[in-house]
Amino acid sequence: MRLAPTAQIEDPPMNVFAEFEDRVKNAVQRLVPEGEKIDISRLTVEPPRDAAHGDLATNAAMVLAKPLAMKPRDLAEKIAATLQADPDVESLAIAGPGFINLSLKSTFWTGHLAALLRAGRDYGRGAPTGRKVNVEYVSANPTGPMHVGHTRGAIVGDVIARLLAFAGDAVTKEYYINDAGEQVLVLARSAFLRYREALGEDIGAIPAGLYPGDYLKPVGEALVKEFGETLRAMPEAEWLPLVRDRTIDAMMAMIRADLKTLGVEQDVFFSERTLHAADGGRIAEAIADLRQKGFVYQGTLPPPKGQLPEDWEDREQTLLRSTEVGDDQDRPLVKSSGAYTYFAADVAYFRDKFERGFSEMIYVLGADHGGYVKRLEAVARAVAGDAAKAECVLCQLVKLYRDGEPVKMSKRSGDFVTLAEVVEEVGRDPVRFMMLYRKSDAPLDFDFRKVTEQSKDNPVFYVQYAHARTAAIFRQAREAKIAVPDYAGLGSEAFAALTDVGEIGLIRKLAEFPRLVGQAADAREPHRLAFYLNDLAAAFHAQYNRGKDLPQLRFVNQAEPELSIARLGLVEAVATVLFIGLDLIGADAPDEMR
RNA sequence: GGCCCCGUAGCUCAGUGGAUAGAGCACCGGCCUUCUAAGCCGAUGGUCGCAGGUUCGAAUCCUGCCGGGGUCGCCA
Repeated sequence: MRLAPTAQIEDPPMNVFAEFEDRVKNAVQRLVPEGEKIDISRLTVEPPRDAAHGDLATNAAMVLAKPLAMKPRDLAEKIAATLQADPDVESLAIAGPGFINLSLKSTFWTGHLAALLRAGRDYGRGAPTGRKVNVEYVSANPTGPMHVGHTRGAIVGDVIARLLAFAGDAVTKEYYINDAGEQVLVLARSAFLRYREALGEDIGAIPAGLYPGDYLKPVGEALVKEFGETLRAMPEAEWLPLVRDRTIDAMMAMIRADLKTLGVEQDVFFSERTLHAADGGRIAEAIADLRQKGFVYQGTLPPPKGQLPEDWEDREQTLLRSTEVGDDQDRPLVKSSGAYTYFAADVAYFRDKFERGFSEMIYVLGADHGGYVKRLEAVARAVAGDAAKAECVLCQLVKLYRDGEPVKMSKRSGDFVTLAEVVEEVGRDPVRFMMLYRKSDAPLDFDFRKVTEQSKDNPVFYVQYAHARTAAIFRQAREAKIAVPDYAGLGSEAFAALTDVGEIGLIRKLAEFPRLVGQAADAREPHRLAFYLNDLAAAFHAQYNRGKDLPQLRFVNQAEPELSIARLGLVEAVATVLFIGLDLIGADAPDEMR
């Protein structure tokens, strides 16, 4: 019986750097005396910065020289002797202080290209890790529409979640609704005013301290529709909870709609109020649990440094001994009034996530919440010990510009730019891509004009255009009557004609993708993906442009269908990786630019 | 004052212990009547804020300082 082509070919591993790291480690193990253990954790295999240094470089000899009591270059010689025999190694050199530089046979690269095409849109996907990870992001207070300040965190969190899922983690995307406490009561009173307005009352100016935004008008009208005039006759204590619930629901519906236009859809919307329900049962449980572990005590906190609040009073409260687990101050759990603090709910919330089986809780926060990082990490240690950890990703602020001029925003008057307005003006893809085109730690300038500019200076356009160009090349192949095969079924030999340095260079760039995605996921740094895509697009555009001066390098060459088919395989591979990358970012990979 | 983030080319920024520190923009030079529209190619440009330390090796890790930003609560 004939085997299908795909079954005859053993899949090379998709991450060539991880694969060669294993091979180098094996080579090293032969040099370790029987019974001895050597720390090889610092051994790496990386793409060399300078292409002249070959395809792969390893620091093995330098890292292990000391534990093996040898000179780096001597050790390199020995390791090299083993690697020399590797069937994929073309040549090898020892350079500088002891690097081993490997050049791989072109058949290795064409084989890798075949494997990439076989993997298709799973290229770079990690095997299941068994880890359950919770990514909490946005978590904006449900008191109004999302404004542009929330956008960055929403996208960063969303793409971290996508990256982790792609890397093999079981990911839950979560939103914590701050629907307990004073703010939502203020919101309810604001909505009640709009209710009276909808009943025909002249409410005049919205009093200071209440939310003035027009977005509460429909809520007021909906209250009229549901309750008629009955609320007006009730005492506040009766209408307040009714109005609060309706208003929060309306706000959350609005927020979810806003997020959806951005392409953000979270799995779990967790209500803070459920923690307070039944007389704070969940919070009480969490505190009792921590009390049993010895983390809870009655005491007083030192007054805050800097300017002392005028109403500062030194009172005894129930405190969490978070300093024991890395915080720089103990934190109050119960106010002197007997009510639970917001922090106490945080503790119960973390415990809830822990009980749901997550081992890593990632919080994507705005930079103004930097002060929460230590206490959240401390909560994790107090509640879960080593069994789970909290990890915070901080996003710096976004400044808006239009043609280089700052866009003025006044929070007080409610005159802010909303998320919906930004998406409407520039589109989902440019917003998502540009919010990632800076590492989260760094402030970001967002210029309305620049992000929609159709030029190579705009990375969104540049990357999407690269994908559109791959589609254009295939359209051209069809016109040239070149029969494009199913690339998923081909082996290394189908691509043997790819020998140009630019072509092999493109394959090497593509081969970095699995490693890059893994690193971006591990470091929780989605911006790396955006930068990689820009690099890949640049390499692809450059090879395309070389065909202008050197027609023999063009991807489609009617006179040479065999060669064209090999090159179109490379184009297909570029399209695949661009697609996967754009998809992880949450942007489309268009077949044409309009 | 304590804590957190940032400081890299003229500008905006990449570079999570490796080799001669990179990209885009700007500037300069060349190309672009035909060929693959939203241009292409190349050159110049550096005290990686400063000073110590760790080590075979530091923009990267540690300490101190300088400069910029954020933050500090029985709030939520």
